[in-house]
Amino acid sequence: MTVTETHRPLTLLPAGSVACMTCGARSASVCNAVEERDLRLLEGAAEKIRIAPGAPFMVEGAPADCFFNITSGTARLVKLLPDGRRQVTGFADAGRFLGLAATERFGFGAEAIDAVTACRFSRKRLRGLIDDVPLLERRLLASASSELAAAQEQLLLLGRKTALERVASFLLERQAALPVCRGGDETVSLPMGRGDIADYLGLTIETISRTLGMLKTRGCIAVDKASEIRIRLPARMRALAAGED
Amino acid sequence: MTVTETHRPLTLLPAGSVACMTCGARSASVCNAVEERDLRLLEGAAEKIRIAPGAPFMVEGAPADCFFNITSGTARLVKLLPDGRRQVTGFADAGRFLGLAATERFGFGAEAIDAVTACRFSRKRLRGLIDDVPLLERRLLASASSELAAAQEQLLLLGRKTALERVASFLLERQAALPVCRGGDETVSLPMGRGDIADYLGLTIETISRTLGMLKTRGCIAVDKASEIRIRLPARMRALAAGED
DNA sequence: AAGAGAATTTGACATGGGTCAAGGCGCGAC
DNA sequence: GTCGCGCCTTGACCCATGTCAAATTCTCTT
Repeated sequence: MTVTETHRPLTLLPAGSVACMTCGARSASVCNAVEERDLRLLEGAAEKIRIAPGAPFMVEGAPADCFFNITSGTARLVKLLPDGRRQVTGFADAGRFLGLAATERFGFGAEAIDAVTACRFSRKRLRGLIDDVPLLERRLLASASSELAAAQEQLLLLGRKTALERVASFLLERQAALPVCRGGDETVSLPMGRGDIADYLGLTIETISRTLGMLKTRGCIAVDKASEIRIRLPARMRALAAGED
Repeated sequence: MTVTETHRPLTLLPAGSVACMTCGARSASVCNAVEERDLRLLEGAAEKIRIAPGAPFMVEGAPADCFFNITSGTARLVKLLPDGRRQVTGFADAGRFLGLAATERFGFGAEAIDAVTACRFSRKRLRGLIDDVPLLERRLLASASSELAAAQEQLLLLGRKTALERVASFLLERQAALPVCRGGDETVSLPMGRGDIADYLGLTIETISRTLGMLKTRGCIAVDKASEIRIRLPARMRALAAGED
């Protein structure tokens, strides 16, 4: 069975395909720290890559020799236990910067959920870029701070919320994550499968399914397709997510 | 009932009591980014405070107008749900920098466990300090990165580990947290109560107690006092913490 | 050293969510 | 169109951990 060029798990797109000037993810990303006149610096430091659905592009424990900036699609960030138990520590959408590691090795892995495109920087080139553009470091710090706040919110969810509260929190988070796209503002698109959601919320596939069923029964949501849910009673959902009944 | 000067929950120590040059926490903290000749800058920006055991000094949701650097003692970092359920997101020992907030408000609260001393900086003064000492920003980024990695490790713990695995992980983490002090290297000191441990590990007080009892029965640990535990079989504990049986 | 109060431990029982096992259904291949 | 496979849903039962209650042991005060 041959693997064609377009189906390889990870494709390096041709040099020159990095076009920061027209990049839709720029305004949402740390790249926004680079002024328009310096964008050529950024383009010179990046390689554009395409990752096939399901393919990993960062491996937990591997040497942290590069960084990624997602430009389209959604990735899952994963940590594993030796026996295979899995925790999804987050989902990374367009604009998300990945790979800042405190140590020499990645603390988590990353895998494409749908088709993902990203800019890849070598550790060395990013360092050079930071020296040229000091504002970049400030942006990275701001980005790390907000990721930290999100992680702490997730600690509260995993440590103290019930299954119903977790699922409600998740749907609202997803709604807030993606700026209004097609389908109206109450529609939440879920590119990840139930297994990913379960591993993100510290539950099982079955509990996710049952809990969504209960939210549907209560009229809080409508499940159009498995991957597309509408929030019908946002206020009710916010109360549920906060554990207020 | 009068509150004497020394028993007030939060005491501002006299100006001039900030002595970075001799601060035992400096080498472990972001302050280490400041060279000796610039330490006066740092001293000028800081106020030294003392917090009584149990007293809060950062309130979740309050305006994030200052920052803290713990110089001695241990604090717990807490997040609350409206109905009172509590998640301890971490413990902060000497050297830990607190208060970097992505937003205008603190994302978590902080309370002294034992007697805590700390340096307090106003948001504005820290900003000035960062402008004077660029290396400080790099240190803050490094500090945020390692906190993020720790938070993700805790997500794995809360989402996927059993009670036994959580308690074993916690004891090893505490052992690694505090550099060897009195009592030999296998002794773990636990200034926090069982309730704090439970809220950190997403369990109940009773489960903590029972699990410690089981570790004791198995010969993995010795419980000298409730607040002092010796790890007798470190290899066994590491295996347990990783879920390897 | 004794006493009081708080923290911890221990025990009996309850339950939320996990596990195991069938179905159902949506979507792409042919 | 319909076939087949993977994902999702639903159901029955079980267990790890929570809840409630009491006994025990620390620790601080007097």
